[in-house]
Amino acid sequence: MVVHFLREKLDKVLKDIFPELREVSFNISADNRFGDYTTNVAMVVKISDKNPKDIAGLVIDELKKDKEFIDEVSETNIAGPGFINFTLSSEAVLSELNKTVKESEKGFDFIKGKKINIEFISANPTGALHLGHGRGAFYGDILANIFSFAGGNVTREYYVNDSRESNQIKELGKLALGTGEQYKGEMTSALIEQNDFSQMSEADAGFKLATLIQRDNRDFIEEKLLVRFDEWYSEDGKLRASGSNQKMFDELKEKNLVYEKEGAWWAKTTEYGDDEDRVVLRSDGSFSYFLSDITYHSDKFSRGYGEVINVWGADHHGHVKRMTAVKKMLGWEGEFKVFITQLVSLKENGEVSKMSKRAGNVVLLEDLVEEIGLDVVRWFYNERALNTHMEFDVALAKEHSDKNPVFYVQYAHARMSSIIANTKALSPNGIKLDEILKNKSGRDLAVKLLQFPEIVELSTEDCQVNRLNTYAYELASQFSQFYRDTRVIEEDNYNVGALELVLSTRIILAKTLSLLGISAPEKM
RNA sequence: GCCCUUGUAGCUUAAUGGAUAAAGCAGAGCUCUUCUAAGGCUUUGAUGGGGGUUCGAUUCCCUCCAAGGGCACCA
Repeated sequence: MVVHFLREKLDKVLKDIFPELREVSFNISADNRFGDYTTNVAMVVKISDKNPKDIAGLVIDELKKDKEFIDEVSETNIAGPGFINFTLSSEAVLSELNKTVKESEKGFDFIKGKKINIEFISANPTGALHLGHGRGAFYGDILANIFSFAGGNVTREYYVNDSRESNQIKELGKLALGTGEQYKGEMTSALIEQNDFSQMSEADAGFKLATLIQRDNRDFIEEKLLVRFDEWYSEDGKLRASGSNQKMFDELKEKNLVYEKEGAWWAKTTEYGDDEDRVVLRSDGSFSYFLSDITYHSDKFSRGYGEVINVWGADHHGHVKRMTAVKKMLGWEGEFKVFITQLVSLKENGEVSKMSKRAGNVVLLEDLVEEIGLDVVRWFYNERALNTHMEFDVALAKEHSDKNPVFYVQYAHARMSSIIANTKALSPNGIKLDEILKNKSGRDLAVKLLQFPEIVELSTEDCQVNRLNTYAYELASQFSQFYRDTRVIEEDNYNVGALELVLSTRIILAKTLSLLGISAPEKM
């Protein structure tokens, strides 16, 4: 990977001449007027009698003593307030392109062998998935795709809140037996009508209804959202019925991490950074949701994950502090990350309304997917950073769906496919790839392809997966410009070098789309 | 009251502390005898207010204003 190569060379030089230097950035240039890669090193170094441009000169002189460096980089210049910009040699672009395409086909090893657990969606089995669930669903799925592609050993997990001791199961039971109103909705009403709950206890009826809801949601997630899970983790089966919760409570008691007050048992989370202590055993003798959560996370960490990731809705952000406290309290090893997806507000007739199940203005994810298609929906959700407060205008989404950037990207892929298919019956001319890269739009496209591994690696570090949409769009745009300037097919011949570039572009664009869970059509 | 998140162009969004803040849609205009015009090109237009740190701030800190969310022996 060319960026690794340059970074290493730069690091080596800096270690020699500025051993105390920290926080040097080395990036893909924002604009190709500034070369292909850029560093701010000369502005970070503070030497009293030298200005940044002198320092940049020093660094460049030092770099140029390295023969390998000279082979890879054709141009190094100092620009603006003291940036050093690097332009790759055409030989380097050619050889790196080859390597990049090969690696991109088989996957990278940035986080090779790292065991990662990603828990997402985990919607309560009380009704159908709505717009808000879409964020966590697609974010978690895409993040898992990226980690796997980068060499990680990923477990995708869905936690099912189906404990018979929970209040929501009791409420579902009342609803099923006709004595309650909570969780009343299209899905629950239909299921109650289709199934017989008479003669059942409230708890049994509630559990049965929850199971039916969960089954429908799972079918929807797997078949309509095309999101797969490795583990559907049942709170009732794995934590309550198995006695794990009881064991965990005994352990807490033994370690003197809980105490009794007002008839209930409380965990001493305050001592580990939480704002207040939390109930683990209620005064009615049942375990709280929090205790289940402790047991569940204890189990996750004991399964040996180097990284445990939770994707939670904004309404759960209060849980982050207490879980972090528990992790410290029980000494779990491994990284623990929680990503919070901000809520989705709904815009109807120009007015913004909160998405509340009780208010009955819920838009189901299923309806949205049906209405505008999975590809558009996936693009739409992932385009935005997680912490933005999405305002969802359903009417506008429908109106804009046919102008969606995802079609632009898919269209570029279809175009490439068409060109490739058309060359099958033709004979090659003698033009090589290095000739094609002499044109600006050809070179720009090749350099954009070289950025793909870096995009993936960055995403594994900061988990900002919306970057992939931007990349896919930019790649499609670079291709469109190449398409305008260079013909692949001319009469009975095809241009060998140009075809090679198109083939490479299609591989990487298709890979990017597959990470996003979006189809890459041959025809449109 | 305390805690979390967010305010960027008319709209929806980008931008690991970097260079002239980037796109799409909408508006104005140009471009099809051309491998898919669902394309290409030109153009109008923005960082909520005020301080601070920095060579440099949309980004970090403080404050004010505005929006959303959370503060149960619910999950």
